Amino acid sequence: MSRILIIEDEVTIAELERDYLELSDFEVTIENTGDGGLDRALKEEFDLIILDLMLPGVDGFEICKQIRQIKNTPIIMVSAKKEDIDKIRGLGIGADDYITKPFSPSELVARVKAHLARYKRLVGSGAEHKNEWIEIRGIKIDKTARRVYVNGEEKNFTTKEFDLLTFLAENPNRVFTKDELFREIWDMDSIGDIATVTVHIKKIREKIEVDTANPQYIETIWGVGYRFKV
Amino acid sequence: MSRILIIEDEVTIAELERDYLELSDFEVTIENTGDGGLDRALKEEFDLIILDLMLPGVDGFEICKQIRQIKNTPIIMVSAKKEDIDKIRGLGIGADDYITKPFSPSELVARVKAHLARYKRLVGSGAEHKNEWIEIRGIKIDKTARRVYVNGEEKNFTTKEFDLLTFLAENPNRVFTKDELFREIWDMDSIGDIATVTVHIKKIREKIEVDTANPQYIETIWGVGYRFKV
DNA sequence: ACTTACCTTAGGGGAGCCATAAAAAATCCC
DNA sequence: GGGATTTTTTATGGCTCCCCTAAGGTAAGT
Repeated sequence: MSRILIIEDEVTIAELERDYLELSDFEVTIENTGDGGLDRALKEEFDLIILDLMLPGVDGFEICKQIRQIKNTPIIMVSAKKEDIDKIRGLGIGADDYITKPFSPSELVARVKAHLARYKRLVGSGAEHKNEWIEIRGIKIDKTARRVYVNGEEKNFTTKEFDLLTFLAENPNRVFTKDELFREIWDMDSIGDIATVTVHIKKIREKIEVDTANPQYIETIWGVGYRFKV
Repeated sequence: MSRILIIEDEVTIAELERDYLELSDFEVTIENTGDGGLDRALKEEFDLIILDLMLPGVDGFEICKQIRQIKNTPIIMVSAKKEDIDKIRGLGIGADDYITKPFSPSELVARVKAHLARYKRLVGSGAEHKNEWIEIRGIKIDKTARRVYVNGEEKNFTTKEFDLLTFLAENPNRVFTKDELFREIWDMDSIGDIATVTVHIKKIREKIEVDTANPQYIETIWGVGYRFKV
């Protein structure tokens, strides 16, 4: 469940927003003043902040700037005046979206969801901001289930084969030397023969290529290494 | 400088967008078909993609989905109908922004800048794909994929050919003697004939020049050596 | 015109790299 | 512990690309 902070002095509007967001299972916190909101935003962890521009005390502009100095939390700016939006956008203070009053609550919810999704996608759960699924020209890789489908048909992959294929498919079109691949898939310090990589490439090709002599997926770059072609 | 891909079938619109973006020092590439755009988006590295929803061939929806499976490049969706935007936003296919035609070019530029700033903020310095690409008058060199495109058409390069061309293109307008080139591309201590360089230059010219007798890219500086002309 | 430097072309030898198979070792799994 | 599976090593044959050569043609400088 995502935590959302609403910084908004008009109580009725704040509560309307909250009600709709809660319908979508968000956990909502409301702050009615700029100072309180800023304080809260800096001290606690929210997944997204909805920030009104016109506030008593510190204004939205300043709050946004200060939050950005510390955090990357997505911020949606709300304003009654379209002109303000344009002005702010021009200043590039780092808000993630802008919405003018009056707006439909469902639109707000939609935008909130979109931003959360994007944020998660980019910053992600963990360092790897990639999909659980990779699909390239008939090759489908399910990373969580560790399964590979070739044109819908499942093929058995051993651990190393799977890791190697996945790494290549996650970085398509990029050429890796055997050394690079070895260091990536195997332990860095492990002393081994990079010929192992060759053998595994062959094994993988047997499973995904129609003609291993003319590979369509894993290409050999002579004198350099291999690449997964897209 | 950021690279932007516009996927748009209406040429006039695409060019209008391009003109405005180039005023802000973006490097703009245009693809007029869905297939071409998708291909390009997957194979090359762009910093942002502007994608029309209505396209001949593969539609924008599908393109967006496919790009997202591999890359996190920011995508701005363009559509003539507000309803489409709402529909797509609901589906959550991973576009980063939506804009309806007609829009003011300056607004587009503003949004592009905002998204690039955000992407950079979230993902980081973007140091990964910095100097991976070289593009000079129709010659495009993808250093990580080790591929060369001449007016959009891919040409096969051997290792030495690629290294030599890349080195010249990375140091344009500078003249290198054959000795310098030989020491640069080949092992320093390897004793070899510098005539080898000549032969490789010839091979490269066959692949990138329209008329090898009047080379437009790799120029011969008589009595000195070669240079890549810009 | 003569010289000098460069381009083009073709081919062969050779080095290095890769694919493949098969054996050996390690690991996993009852 | 023993068989099956996976991983690594080793060996070999083949193939690509590179490098050199050499000779005739072309362009530039004097």
